[in-house]
Amino acid sequence: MTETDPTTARPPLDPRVERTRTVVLAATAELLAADGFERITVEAIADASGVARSTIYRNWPTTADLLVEAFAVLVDKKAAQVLGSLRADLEALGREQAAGLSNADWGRALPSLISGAAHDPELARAQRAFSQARRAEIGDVFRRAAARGEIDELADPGEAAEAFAATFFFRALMTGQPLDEAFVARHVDRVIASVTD
Amino acid sequence: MTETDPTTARPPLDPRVERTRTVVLAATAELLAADGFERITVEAIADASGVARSTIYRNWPTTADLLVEAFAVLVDKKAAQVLGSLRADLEALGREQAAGLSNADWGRALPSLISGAAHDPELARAQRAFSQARRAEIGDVFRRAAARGEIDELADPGEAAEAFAATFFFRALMTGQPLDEAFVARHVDRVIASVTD
DNA sequence: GCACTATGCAACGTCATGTTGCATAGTTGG
DNA sequence: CCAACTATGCAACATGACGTTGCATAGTGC
Repeated sequence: MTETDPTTARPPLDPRVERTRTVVLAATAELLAADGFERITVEAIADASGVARSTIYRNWPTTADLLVEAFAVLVDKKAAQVLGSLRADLEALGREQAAGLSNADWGRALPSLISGAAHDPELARAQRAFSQARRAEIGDVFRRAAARGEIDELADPGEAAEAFAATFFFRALMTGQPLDEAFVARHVDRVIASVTD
Repeated sequence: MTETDPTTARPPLDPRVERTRTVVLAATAELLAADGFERITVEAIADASGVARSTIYRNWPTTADLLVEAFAVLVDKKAAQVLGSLRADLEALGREQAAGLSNADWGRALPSLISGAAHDPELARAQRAFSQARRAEIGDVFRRAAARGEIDELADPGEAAEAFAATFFFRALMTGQPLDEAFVARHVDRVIASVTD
């Protein structure tokens, strides 16, 4: 009863706090994209945001708390695609993924997130939530394709989605090879071949 | 004449330097596996190795230099597999990869390497060399399978290798899902399907 | 208007960095 | 074996970031 949607039902917040949160998170997100987790200093965030260092420490007990929230800010703008054919959907998602990893803010922040997650459970949760959302989206593409009869029902659409997404991350994070349109197309071919055996 | 195999022909080294290098690299590799790049302090290395901090700075101008060398120490033990069938080879490599990412020292050090590579060109080079060696090995498996007539000649064995390896890294680094034998088997199935379309 | 509370500021101790000067111990060549 | 040479250990330093705290100030809500 008193409990409603947790996203809208936050207790009314002191506007000063709200302002601090907004400004600091924006500045942190920006620094995050530019420098990655490790290079960020609380001092830099304080300077960039105009908020005092002590205030930042008061609002986010742990630096990880702040970084997790800031990363979420970078990620949350998203929209699902439904184009019609498996190939078209995958290519759209692949291009988006490739673009995000190469240029977008979250792509530039990702390496630090991975490293941070290795030691900080809080960051690890954020990372998994992030990757899970992406994979769910891709899994749905396979499920819809199966529902349309385009491919056979897959034993595990989630793993197919994983295989699809993994390669983009691998290129971006490990090999540094280009994630251009031609590569996306070739990769889509391979993945489609693996599900239409 | 004076130039022989660069791996054996290093100018005779002061045994003191040699000792320092060995001891420090060993200690660093250990800390690397335990804590990752970021948590490592030169002080900790000095303590663990019994070598003075100043000596470490004298031998490795940049901390990155030291970390790169230490990471190489973790990685260099390797051996290629030739079992006979594409499936057998891939499963062997997959299991090795999975085990390495889950338990081996280099797996535990990898997240930090990725993050470091995002900002340090030196580390980036080390990272690419590392991943390239792995992929070359896997690519050869596909080439041999094609030579045996087991599969058609692939347009790009390297990219097939990439797709194969990527998923293991993705699980280990992004989703945290288990890399057990069953998964390796399923993934091998998928990859084989993608090259025998 | 008054209590309340978040912020800004300044200062503190701590820790790791990277550098330097000097004494000591190990190494190499004659 | 001795005399240069040189790498190491130690101690100290300035720097920068950390996380915390006390206090004055300014904004908020009743």
